Amino acid sequence: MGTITKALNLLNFFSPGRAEIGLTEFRTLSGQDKATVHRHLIELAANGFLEQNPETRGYRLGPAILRLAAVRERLFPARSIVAPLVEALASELGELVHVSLREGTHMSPLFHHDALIHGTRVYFDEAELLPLHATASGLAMLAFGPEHLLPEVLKSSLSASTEFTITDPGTLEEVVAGVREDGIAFVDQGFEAHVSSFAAPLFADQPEAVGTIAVAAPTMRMTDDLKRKIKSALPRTAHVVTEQLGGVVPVDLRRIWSDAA
Amino acid sequence: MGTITKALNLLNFFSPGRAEIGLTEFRTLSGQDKATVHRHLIELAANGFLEQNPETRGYRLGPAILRLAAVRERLFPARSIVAPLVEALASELGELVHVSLREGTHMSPLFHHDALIHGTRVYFDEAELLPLHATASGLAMLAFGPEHLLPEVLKSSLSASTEFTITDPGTLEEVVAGVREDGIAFVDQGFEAHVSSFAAPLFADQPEAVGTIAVAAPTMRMTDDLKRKIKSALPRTAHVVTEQLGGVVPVDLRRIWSDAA
DNA sequence: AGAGACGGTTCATATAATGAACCCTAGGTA
DNA sequence: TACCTAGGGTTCATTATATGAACCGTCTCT
Repeated sequence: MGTITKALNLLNFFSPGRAEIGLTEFRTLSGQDKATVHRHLIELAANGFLEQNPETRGYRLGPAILRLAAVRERLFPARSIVAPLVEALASELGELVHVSLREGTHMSPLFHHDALIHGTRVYFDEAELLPLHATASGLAMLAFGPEHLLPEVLKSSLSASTEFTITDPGTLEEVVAGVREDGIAFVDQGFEAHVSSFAAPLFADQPEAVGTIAVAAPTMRMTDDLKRKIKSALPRTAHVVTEQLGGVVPVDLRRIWSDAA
Repeated sequence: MGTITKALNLLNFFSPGRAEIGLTEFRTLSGQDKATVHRHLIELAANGFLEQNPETRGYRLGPAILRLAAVRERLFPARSIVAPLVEALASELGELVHVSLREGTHMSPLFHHDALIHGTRVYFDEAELLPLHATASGLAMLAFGPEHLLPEVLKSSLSASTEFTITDPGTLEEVVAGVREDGIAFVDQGFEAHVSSFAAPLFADQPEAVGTIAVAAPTMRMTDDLKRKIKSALPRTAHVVTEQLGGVVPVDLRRIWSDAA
């Protein structure tokens, strides 16, 4: 693992529950030597990716990230394009909708919206990376994303998030093949207990999917009626999002979607 | 310069005018060897900080940045706190208002808003880092930020952005002392020709300023009347922003501000 | 067919990253 | 007061890692 990766990985330990991380905590989280971690932290801080709380001496994410995010959003305003469409679909279905982009072998949340019309709701963390083999978004990406992805994931260890997570490579391969046929992915409690979700791929300037749009609902609310609504609405929205992103839905997938509708 | 810094610096070459950068362009921009740059790009991309356009083979900013920005914003929602206050001040004054955070020896734009009620307007680039010695924001930071900052900047080379930029260390020191007394910084065309601006410091969880709020207007619109309005409104808003950020305006500065009001 | 531009790769070399041991300070406690 | 602990931070010999000159492959323009 290169030095750059080691350093950047430190940034991934931050989450809504972990706003500030100290040197020793970083050491245990990363498993690296204290001196190494410290030098990396210093260098990240010098570049504005971290900043140090002078009171506690702990580190938190720095302003450089916001600046770069503003640039990225200006260049490729995925978030702002996606937001109204996600909100519309969430209202229509009355459930949580989220869009994620692929980041290596994970899905990285871009935007989410919850209609908040129900008492119970799905908790969704925009800071958390989603594994490909355990989520509907991940399966949709494996089915319609870059070709190298599936073999890569198949030979990696498939860790179980719940008792329903697919951990067998053979099963995963079959399920992904099924997603390719259906044009939509469904996962029942594969990532979080009592949560089921559907996902469809999104395309931008590449023939492979760059992201996914997904609907997640408590399993007990995922009735046949809701499933039917999702199966109809999700591909429709995925199509619109793809167009807005300047992408094209591959012809065969478009046929699957229109046949199903 | 460490490897991490070299790699992270590559990210800074992106700007609204430069959405996608190729290997050779990176090489010339950074002055590094092509192989080095390439390996850095690969590693940044593997971590989601860049992504490669498969068509052009050019690189652009990746989704990891958005994800981290979401985390940072959740932990320390500066942008969302600041936005309405900036917008209100911009409307009140009819000019461009921006909030920036310190990032090393530069100011990093966080949010800006332009009332857009005039024909001519100040161009403001949220992607661009602002030098400390040439901008009102920078002077306010030098005056009220961490102590180590001023000596550091004084001994660095003060590059001229315009013919009005302060490039003499002695002059800079005097001007900063003046800002400390006034509680507000004023710079006339120090960074961009025909643009004048005022800035006041913002405080969060530290006794030193962490950011600044500034008003920028075309020099020809910066009349005594407008100046008077800014001198009254800017500290008031800075105070509110500071409070919203959970910070405290140092007592002596608070006295200066209230005496002036 | 040749020239130039660009992306990408190789491998010996040199440089920069590493980590065990150490220091320092603050807070707690006997 | 003296002693302890935990955490942050630093040192320096060692080693692993980053580096870059030269190379390759491909595309495009002439």
